[in-house]
Amino acid sequence: MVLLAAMRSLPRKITLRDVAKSANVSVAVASRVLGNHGYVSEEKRQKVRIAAEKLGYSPNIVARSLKTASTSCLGIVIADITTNFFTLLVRGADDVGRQNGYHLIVCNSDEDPEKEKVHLEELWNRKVDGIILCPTEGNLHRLRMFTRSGMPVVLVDRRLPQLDAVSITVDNRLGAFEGVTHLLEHGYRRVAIMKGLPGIASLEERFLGYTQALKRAGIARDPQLVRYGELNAEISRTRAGELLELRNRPDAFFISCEAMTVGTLTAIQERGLRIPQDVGVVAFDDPLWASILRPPLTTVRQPSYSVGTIAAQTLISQIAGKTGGLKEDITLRPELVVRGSCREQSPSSAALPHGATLLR
Amino acid sequence: MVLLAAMRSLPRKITLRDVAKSANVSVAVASRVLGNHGYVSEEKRQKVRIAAEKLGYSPNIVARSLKTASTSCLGIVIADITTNFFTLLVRGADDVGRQNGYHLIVCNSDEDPEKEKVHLEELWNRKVDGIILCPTEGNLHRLRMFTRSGMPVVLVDRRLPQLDAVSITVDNRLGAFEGVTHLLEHGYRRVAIMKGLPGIASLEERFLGYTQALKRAGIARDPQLVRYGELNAEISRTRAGELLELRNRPDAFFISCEAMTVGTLTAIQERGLRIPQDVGVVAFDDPLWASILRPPLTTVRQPSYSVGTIAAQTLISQIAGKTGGLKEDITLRPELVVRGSCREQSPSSAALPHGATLLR
DNA sequence: TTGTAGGCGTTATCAA
DNA sequence: TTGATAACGCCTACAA
Repeated sequence: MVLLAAMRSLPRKITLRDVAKSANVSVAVASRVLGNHGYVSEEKRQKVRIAAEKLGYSPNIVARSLKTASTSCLGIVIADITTNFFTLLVRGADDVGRQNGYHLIVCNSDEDPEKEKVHLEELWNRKVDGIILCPTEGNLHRLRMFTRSGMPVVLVDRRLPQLDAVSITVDNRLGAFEGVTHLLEHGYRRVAIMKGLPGIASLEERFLGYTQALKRAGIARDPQLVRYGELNAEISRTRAGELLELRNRPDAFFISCEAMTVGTLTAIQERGLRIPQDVGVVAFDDPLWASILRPPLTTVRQPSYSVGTIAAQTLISQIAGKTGGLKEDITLRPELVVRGSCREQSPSSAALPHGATLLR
Repeated sequence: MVLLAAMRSLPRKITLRDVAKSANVSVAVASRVLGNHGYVSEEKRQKVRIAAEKLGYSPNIVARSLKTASTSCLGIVIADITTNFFTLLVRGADDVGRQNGYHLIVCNSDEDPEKEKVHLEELWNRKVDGIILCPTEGNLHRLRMFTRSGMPVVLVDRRLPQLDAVSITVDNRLGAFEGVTHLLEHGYRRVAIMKGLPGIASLEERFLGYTQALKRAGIARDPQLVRYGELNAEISRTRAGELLELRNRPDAFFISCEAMTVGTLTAIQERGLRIPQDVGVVAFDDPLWASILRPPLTTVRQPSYSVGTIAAQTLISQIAGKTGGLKEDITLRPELVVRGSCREQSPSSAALPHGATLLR
């Protein structure tokens, strides 16, 4: 039985040649009508269509790609598809890619330059038409080769000033600045930051925003209050816990990315601390579930889906050569979503320097 | 300037022919050493290696694919990359795919058979080596053609009995049965179910588990208590709200998939109802944040990542022809994660028929 | 308007 | 061991 099944010969693949033969025309004609370009008489056009239909012809994209040197595939390499931010970004890129006839090959770098390197090479060898990349900082040289060789690359989430490629980013500094300022305006004074990993540009920018907000409020930054949650719930929980065990513990947390939110909140809950009375919280990234926490979480929302769509649009027009040679970075504005994780009133209310409001 | 940049001629691509020429050997030899198979003298082997290195040669995978009729690409078509379940599934599939030299092309069907059809056709034309599919029920005919033509297909999350393809699924019926039974054992009697969409096999199985649990407990099913949240937070909120406005309102919710959890909980919170005192909740799918809700959410956890890895493994060995012609479906066991969204004690404790415990 | 033929870059067959 | 050479399936001059 098994053997029989295995031996059943597979239907041979139908090629353009078959269609042409069946329609009594040359492959050139068949190619022209199926790709509809060039002159073909109505009569033959019909014949070819019918033959193709009858035989169930469908074009072999691999062969076409080889000939035309264009695969209509886009590569997208991100840190980790598993995180909300990238998931939405990928969906955005896929939606506009697909609308334009492109398929997406998704690669996870896990923030590891080695993996990124491998992915980049493979995408190159696969001759994708372009690449959307959330870059580590480890492959500048290779990326320069790429752009120089005419491989369109657009960066997302992080800029790479040393590279001649456009980037679609969110104003991380501003988002963090607004978030931390919000905490300060509500009377919190010892604001800790869960910082993620060192060396990731977007996170460094958020740290900068944190620093600037403190500075503008005339508050000295305490180095003890900076911790690396490593983008991981368990480690964040530990680090946040350490913070809370400090003799002079923080009265607020600025969490600089979603991966650390659950861990940080867990640490707070474990110690029976109340939000917002005992500790205030603002988190970067605005997951759907932020609103059902008690209290609901105040967040900085990023337009991740839009980053994806815009990146794809940019990339595609670059592929089509429509850029006119100009490259223009795009920075999207994050949005502070005020919910309930900061107390209403500043207890010691005369807080900020006169006239201080949010930067526009 | 701009023009200058555009005119800078791109470096010509290095082909095998170039390497061969530079090493003074034939392309055949070059191909053999670079693909390392076949006999080549050590001397020429060196020469080729050096030449390849010097020129920065890398193989054109498109050409190779055309020749070998194998793209080392896998297609994966799921409902929506944006949902946690599929995100983890894709990551699992990608991890093992990549380990075996495959790339993943990700497609979102949004549960729409039309989109699914298009994706399937495109993947076919692209000559992917195999497909992982979370199927709607609308493309049986086409899928039969696929499997008959020798395109390896493995199904995930949902079985398709009418199709000759192996499936990797979770025991949805059992998961729901355990979840609902948990509610019943804790004294809840009017258990509503948020059902998602009709016609999705996995959700129908969960509904079956719900039904069976009620039946075994000797509780009549009230059709009023079944609502379609349509896998969407806003609609779920409305539907759950309707349920809570019923004269004879439910005292518990079984939420049959993550997309409806936030909406349902929102509806409960909006009415000032307390969990677990006023209403008990068990939700299918166990997101990371379930544990930081107050009270923490009792859930049914699915091994989504494993579904992905196993699917990829199965698919790959099928591609390698290692199946021996046998196909064996795999069903993974979901796990009830008891936290705090059901009350501790049954208020009216003599509840279940004697000897009733969970099915093994 | 049509058909012939060459080539995209590899792999693989088959003589030498 | 090696090297021509013929595919793989498609597109596209170019010639008719």
